[in-house]
Amino acid sequence: MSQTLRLPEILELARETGKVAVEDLAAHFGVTVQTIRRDLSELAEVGQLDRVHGGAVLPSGITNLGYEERRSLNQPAKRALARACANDIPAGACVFLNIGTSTEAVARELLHHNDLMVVTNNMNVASILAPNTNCEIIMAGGVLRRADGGLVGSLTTRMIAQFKFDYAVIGCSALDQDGDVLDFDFQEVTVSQTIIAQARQTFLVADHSKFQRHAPVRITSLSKLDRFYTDLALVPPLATACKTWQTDVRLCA
Amino acid sequence: MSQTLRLPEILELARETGKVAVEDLAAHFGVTVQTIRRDLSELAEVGQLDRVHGGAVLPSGITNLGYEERRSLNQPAKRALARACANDIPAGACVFLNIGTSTEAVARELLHHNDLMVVTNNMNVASILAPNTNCEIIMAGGVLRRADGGLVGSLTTRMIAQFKFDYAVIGCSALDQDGDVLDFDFQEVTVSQTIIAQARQTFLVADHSKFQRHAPVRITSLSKLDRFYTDLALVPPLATACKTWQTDVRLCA
DNA sequence: ATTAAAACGAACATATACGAACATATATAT
DNA sequence: ATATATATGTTCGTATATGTTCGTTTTAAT
Repeated sequence: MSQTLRLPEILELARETGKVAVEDLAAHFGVTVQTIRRDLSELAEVGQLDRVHGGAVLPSGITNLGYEERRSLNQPAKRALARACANDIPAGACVFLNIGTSTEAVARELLHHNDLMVVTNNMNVASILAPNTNCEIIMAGGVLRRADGGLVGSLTTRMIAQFKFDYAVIGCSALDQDGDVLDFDFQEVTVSQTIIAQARQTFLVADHSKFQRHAPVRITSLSKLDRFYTDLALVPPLATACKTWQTDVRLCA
Repeated sequence: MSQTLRLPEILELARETGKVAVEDLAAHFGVTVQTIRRDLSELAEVGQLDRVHGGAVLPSGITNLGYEERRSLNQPAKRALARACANDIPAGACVFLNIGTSTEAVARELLHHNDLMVVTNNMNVASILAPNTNCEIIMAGGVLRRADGGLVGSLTTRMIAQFKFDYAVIGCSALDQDGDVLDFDFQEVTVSQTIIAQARQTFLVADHSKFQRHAPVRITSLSKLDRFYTDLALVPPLATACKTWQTDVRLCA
């Protein structure tokens, strides 16, 4: 049996009794304890289980959707962008955070802000920000996309349309040299467009790697955004274009 | 704080009777009393238990039970109810699960159902059911209540009003001998009433301990519900009343 | 108050679980 | 078929949990 088959079953066993023991699992699957340890480490890294001596237990507290990329979130570049963006959000603001690891990074940096109202269609943002009790969290409804804990669809759009945000912080899948902001999922694009329409100011957070990727659906253009947080200087033509558009490009080390 | 497989079980045992004895625990786990003392010290340090000579007791019950406490209360009974309820939900159904540890238990038992559409205002339900890829999950939006991961408020009500469910599975805080279904939070009650209004059939899942508790706000009456899953026979007057109301009472071992 | 029994916490010794590094088997791609 | 990647087994030094001992504190009975 391969690892990919074991992990779900381990989770299932854990959910039944709340805990699993390394030795038991090793016997159950007929593998060495070391293999089980590796399995548990992976599940713990993704937040599905809490590792304890001798086994693992279900994590306490609210919501933990599985999400692979959690380790890469500590990338210093992404964090710098997120911090810069969070610094520009004042206390008392009403802010929207949408789907994406970049916005989740911003959520992390907002953990110590006061008196915020955060609206989001990202389950991970909600669970990241939950510990900040100075912050009211409002979930937009919608269809759950398991891949990333995002909520999408017309329900989401309609709910967002009922708000007016001081700031919208959005991410994207890719960026074109001509300033077009792109995404993979059509449904998400509709949501993003609604967000932008309802926000007094819109911030895009995207590191330079997004310029090397391509995606099929156009969300908007940098020309329509108020600020763009990134980590490397733009190519000269786009930089001058942004000047013309009065799009504030913030380079963050 | 270091972690042990024993700690969650100690808490569970403590919640059943209100107290635990060092000697009993040592015998139960097959370890020395010294080890148990260390465990209890850790739990006391985090405030989960109060240490006393010879054992430990639950921290003084000033407040309502917290979410984690409720979750581990009456686990086996809750699971039996949940399983019975889940068995009555056919494939292809559109079902609503609301806030509460009982409905979360139902969600767990729905993990292997096929072709479901589940709507919920409970973040925990969403993350419990997420592994079931045969199931479409729709979150109702709303204000996040940190205590239990519930979404409440007028946003939630309005979103729910847009649906029509085949089945609604609801929980409650307390049950009166005259058949009134009660809850603590006014906001949640409004949500529950909307759910009932939008459902073709409504199932209540509540173990017998709910009859011993009291809560201020009335959600509805058993007379308006289609089925009631519980674990102990009702008092005779209520049982006959349910017959008159055609409320199907299911006793689950 | 006095006293004995039980329970406690600290300190140390031992057993066990742990992760890293490497070797080997299995699956996947070329 | 061969090469490469991935998963698993093996070994070993380290970290952590547990058991043991012992002096002190609490409890309860006189």
